[in-house]
Amino acid sequence: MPAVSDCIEMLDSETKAVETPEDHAEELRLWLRLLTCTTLIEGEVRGRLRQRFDVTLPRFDLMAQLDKAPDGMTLSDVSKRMMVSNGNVTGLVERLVESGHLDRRTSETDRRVQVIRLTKLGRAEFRRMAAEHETWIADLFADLTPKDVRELMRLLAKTKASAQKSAARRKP
Amino acid sequence: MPAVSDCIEMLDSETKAVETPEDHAEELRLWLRLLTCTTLIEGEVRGRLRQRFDVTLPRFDLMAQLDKAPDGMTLSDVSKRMMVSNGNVTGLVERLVESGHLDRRTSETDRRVQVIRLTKLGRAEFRRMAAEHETWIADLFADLTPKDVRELMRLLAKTKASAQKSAARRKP
DNA sequence: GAAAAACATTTTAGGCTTAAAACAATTTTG
DNA sequence: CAAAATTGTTTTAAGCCTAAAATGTTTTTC
Repeated sequence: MPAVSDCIEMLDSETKAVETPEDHAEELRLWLRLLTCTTLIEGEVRGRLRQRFDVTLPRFDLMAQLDKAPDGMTLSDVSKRMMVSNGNVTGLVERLVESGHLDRRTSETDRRVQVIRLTKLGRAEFRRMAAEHETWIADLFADLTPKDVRELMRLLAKTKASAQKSAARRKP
Repeated sequence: MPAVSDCIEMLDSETKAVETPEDHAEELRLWLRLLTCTTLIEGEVRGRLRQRFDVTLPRFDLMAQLDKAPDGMTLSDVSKRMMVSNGNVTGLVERLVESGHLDRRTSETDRRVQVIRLTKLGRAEFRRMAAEHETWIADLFADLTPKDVRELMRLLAKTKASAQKSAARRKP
């Protein structure tokens, strides 16, 4: 709630809130801090992936999705999971097929659908990278106690739900 | 610490840890959740900025930095604050100067340095956007209690410090 | 069953982003 | 003071990313 001194001009003749310029500075600061953390970690991971394996982060992320789906995924699935645009996935897949990491085929039952899978090479390379990647993440979060981790997980779950609700409010 | 059952093969003849494939699945899950939250909110803000003001998020972010610095900033300053590459800022500034939102001049005392400022137009437009932007953020975080916000701030501060330490360990 | 709607993907146009190399100016060092 | 190192910016080459329009396919609806 705004401080009294900030509310003087928001009282009209009927003593009801009119235009309430509420203070949301805390939420804004929280958002900036969240963004800073993510950018920091993402940049670090990106650099290490490039240096150690000469691979980009988006390529790694896409392979991570496919590693969890032995039977393959459609491009739409990947697009939703990665929260990126369809066109983005098209290009990413193109390059990964080209380099021999992915296999792409048209679905038997629905000729609109493209199913992609990791190739043997793709899976092997991903597993090798993922093992090291996990140690980087552990190191980046090293100063958090197990309790911190649990608490962050809980609060971020709540944040995600809140944001999804807000996003849904806008586009029904 | 790994569960006993996971440690059988890590004990050598001298009962000392050899290769300890420790379990960091929790940290990994935390990182993915952090990334999901940020991507979700960032996408939402990006879309609203475009729809309401026909402006991109990077442009908005750059203007936000300059709004806090009435005396202007150098490109390097901006690059560090925004945690993006130098070349990125060059292009961004070019377009914002072109559209009349920024003023760019070479420093009097050091001819390497470019100082940029918001123009009157740039400041006015930014303030107008920022006011609305703040309400979006408030809405996206609406389900968090003030206590949640405080707690998240604390844990993210700890996360940031941890990640910075880890990053510094790599490049001394 | 033909028209309309929905769906999956690709294409397009433009902007963002990075790492690395190049360039220019200043500061440090022998 | 001149050579070397550092600093601030731009350029380059390649890839990432988005929104919107276009294309081809399947499902729904009348």
